[in-house]
Amino acid sequence: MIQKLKTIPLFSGLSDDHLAKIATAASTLNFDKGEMIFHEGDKGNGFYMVEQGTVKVFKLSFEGKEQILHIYGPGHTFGEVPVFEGKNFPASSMAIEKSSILFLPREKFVSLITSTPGLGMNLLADLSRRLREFTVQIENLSLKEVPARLSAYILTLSKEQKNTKKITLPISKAQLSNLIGTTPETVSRVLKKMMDSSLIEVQTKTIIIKDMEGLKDLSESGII
Amino acid sequence: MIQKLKTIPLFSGLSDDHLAKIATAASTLNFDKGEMIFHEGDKGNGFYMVEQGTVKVFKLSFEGKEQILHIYGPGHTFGEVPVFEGKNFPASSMAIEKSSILFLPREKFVSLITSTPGLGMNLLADLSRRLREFTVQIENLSLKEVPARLSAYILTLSKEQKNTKKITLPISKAQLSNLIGTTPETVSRVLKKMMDSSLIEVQTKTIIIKDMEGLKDLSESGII
DNA sequence: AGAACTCCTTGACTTGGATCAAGTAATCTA
DNA sequence: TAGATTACTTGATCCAAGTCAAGGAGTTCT
Repeated sequence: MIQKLKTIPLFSGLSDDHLAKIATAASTLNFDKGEMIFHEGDKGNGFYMVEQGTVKVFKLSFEGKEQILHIYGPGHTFGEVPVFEGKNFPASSMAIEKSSILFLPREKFVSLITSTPGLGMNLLADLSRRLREFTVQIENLSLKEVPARLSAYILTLSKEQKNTKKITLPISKAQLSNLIGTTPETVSRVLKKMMDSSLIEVQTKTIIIKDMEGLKDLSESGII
Repeated sequence: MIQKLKTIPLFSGLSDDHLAKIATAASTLNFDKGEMIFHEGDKGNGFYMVEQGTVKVFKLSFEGKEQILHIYGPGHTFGEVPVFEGKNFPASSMAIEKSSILFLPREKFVSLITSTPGLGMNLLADLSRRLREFTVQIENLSLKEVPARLSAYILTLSKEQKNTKKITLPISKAQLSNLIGTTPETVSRVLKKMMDSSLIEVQTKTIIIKDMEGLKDLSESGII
């Protein structure tokens, strides 16, 4: 368990002694594809970390439409907000494939922070990074149209997948449409337009970037 | 100066000794209406606190359209993200009226956190609260239409102004439209519809809520 | 007070993207 | 591997809200 924790940026710089404390407090939970991890409004008694699999954090509208806030893979923590703010989860979470999740209970963790300044700084950096990500998401939703959002997402994937031009979509196109705030129909149509303009090639779950510059222009200007 | 700092939630629970350290490090800056406090992409060497006046934090699109992320009045801190993440400001900030702002340089502050666990916890709570606010803003932009967003904003104002039914708009309607992600024309039209449905009355900068329940329904369902 | 702003409203028009509907491709399951 | 289920695509239609344009109300300045 300690070996697992060591690989996580949040716990970098912590002594084996501290990691052992975290390890004894943590428990492993298993979720099948489609199972809920927590619901918006639930009381948060701790936070989570993806060990294996993929989870989404999302909001549902009155009519049942979904907006995904984050998609997290192995090593990422989520659900911290209620731990520090002492309220409920601001969004819901579901496993989008069979996943194994570590649960870290609130109480043990809070005492650990006060006794481990480095951990507090790591957490501040982590929450700050997430605030920055949200500003980008708000910018995308409010100031960009769908073609710009979609190309920005493809470019993000390219960076994440070590700057390759051959990208594998980590989620279904339906999930992708909920992530960038649109519908599957629109994603389909816009991808087609991007193929017509020779910006990309699409084969099921694979996207090949044919014109990186053009894609960057599109992600800023929105003009296809 | 120490008396000022004491009134700020972020510094609650700190000793006079610690507050004195913060006070000596801080400097006061004055901004006229419309003056920039920082630009997106600037290196952040510290963070800010509103002493008097009002500021906005916002993003601009390629075409110059504005999305406001926050509006802050006296006692609120802003611009922390680069302090903990060690990068640049993810958005810009401008005084929207004549303002006096406290600047707290990064270096002195970081050392203070490691030696003052309570401050670290206060900061974690503060950033968590802001993450929650962003999830609401993303929900509004993506899942709600303008009438729902506008009524939600009016209800938020009512809560902030001690649950009164007579509300004073703290910002111009043009700024309001940039906050809820629409245009002045649409704000004008939607307010009119809300008056026609006897939900509110509007007189220049004053809004009187006539039907609180109806307004709550509208903020959820979007149906006017 | 009157001029010159800025801010707000109203009307006419346009459009991006949602919705509805029907078909096709991919994936899962027995 | 056939059949069933789920995921995606394509076309036709509709609508919320943006844009453009012109006029009206408030503010500010001299």
